[in-house]
Amino acid sequence: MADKEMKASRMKECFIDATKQIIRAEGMVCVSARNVAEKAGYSYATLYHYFEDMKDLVFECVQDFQEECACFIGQRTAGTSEGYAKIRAICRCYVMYFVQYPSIFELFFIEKAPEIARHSGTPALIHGFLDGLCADEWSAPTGSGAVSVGEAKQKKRLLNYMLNGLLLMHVNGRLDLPYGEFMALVDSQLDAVLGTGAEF
Amino acid sequence: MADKEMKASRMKECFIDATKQIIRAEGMVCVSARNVAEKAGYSYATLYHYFEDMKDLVFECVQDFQEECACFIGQRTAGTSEGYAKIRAICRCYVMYFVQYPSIFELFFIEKAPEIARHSGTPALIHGFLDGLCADEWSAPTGSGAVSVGEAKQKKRLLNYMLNGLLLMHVNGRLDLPYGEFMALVDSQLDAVLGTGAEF
DNA sequence: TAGATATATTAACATTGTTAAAAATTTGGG
DNA sequence: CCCAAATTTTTAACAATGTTAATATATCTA
Repeated sequence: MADKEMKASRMKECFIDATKQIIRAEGMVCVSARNVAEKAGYSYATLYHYFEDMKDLVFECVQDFQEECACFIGQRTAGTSEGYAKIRAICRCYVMYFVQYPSIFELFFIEKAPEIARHSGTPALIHGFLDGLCADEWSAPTGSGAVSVGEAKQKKRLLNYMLNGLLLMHVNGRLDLPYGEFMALVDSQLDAVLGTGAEF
Repeated sequence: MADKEMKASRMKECFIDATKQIIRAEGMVCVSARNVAEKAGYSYATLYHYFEDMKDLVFECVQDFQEECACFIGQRTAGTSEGYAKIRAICRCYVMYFVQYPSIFELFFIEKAPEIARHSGTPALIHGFLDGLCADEWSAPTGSGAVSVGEAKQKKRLLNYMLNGLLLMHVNGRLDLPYGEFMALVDSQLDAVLGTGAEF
């Protein structure tokens, strides 16, 4: 019966929505079985009928937040012209999103990946997230011969590791800078990888 | 009485040693008050006479591990000639150390910094760790004019964020590569920042 | 409507960090 | 040397965690 599956799926989404709400508003530290279930309006044991365990539930939120982040970036970079400038803009907004929602960065990169999530490909989805966001924009510089395919590949990786490393320091308090100074640091690091833009 | 302080300090070190042993062998996940106290040969409540809380105890291990890491690197880069080559070697060993002891990376960069640790300057100590390890070696390239002071500063930062970002992905399973392939990736990223060495 | 099945809840267990009270030990003074 | 005082250690307890088993409550089928 498809009806059953529909209801089960609706129940799952109910718990997932509650979890997303808690992550956004109170942080990963407040995500507990009892907390989520209460917000969803069910008992904490009911949750275990729809999810293997808490890790399972929590990683189900990743895809939703990725879509939200992509939307956040899309709205803010719609007017930017193609090429390096757009890549810069996307990276900048990528950082801004996680500065605004540090708990979502925590979920993406700091939370331990359980076996179940490893099988479903979630870790790879996360690792390739920034690359995916920029994918379309890299075809322009490589197509025009501004950078070789190999160079582009390396720069993509460098951006991925550098920006997430920077966010890690910021989110976990190893780098205690006010917002403005932090974003200035991000800009200077983007300059170091992509150039100041003057050469294009 | 200095005798009292000596004994208290010896007790603290006893708990710290037990904690370090557990972090190294079993990982951060096994560090608990009862676990540490048992290994130290005391009751779990005794621990609270010498440490504010578990965070306090755990962050006391940072300095010790930093010294150990510096030693690890020193032994493996003693024969390398000065300049960019040495910086590369240091960075490579830095990564190797944390690949060997992922739990120590966890402690340094993934563990949340509590207020008490923030006051004692531990987060800054961690953020500046790689810079400190390479500090002496940067004086050569900047002194000879191979790179400007500003460029050197940017490259230092880029290395710091890029390498720790890479390690974050590796340690948390977002990047599931066997050791050899991971180190090859590290090398290619070091090339991207420092150059292949041919230009010197 | 009665029985079967699916779903939801309560109760329980082991584990966590942390604190208060009780016990043991060490210390200081006569 | 011995008793009181201070200090150090331990036991007991609390609240919160994830997770499971047993129980209750719906819902569906015949």
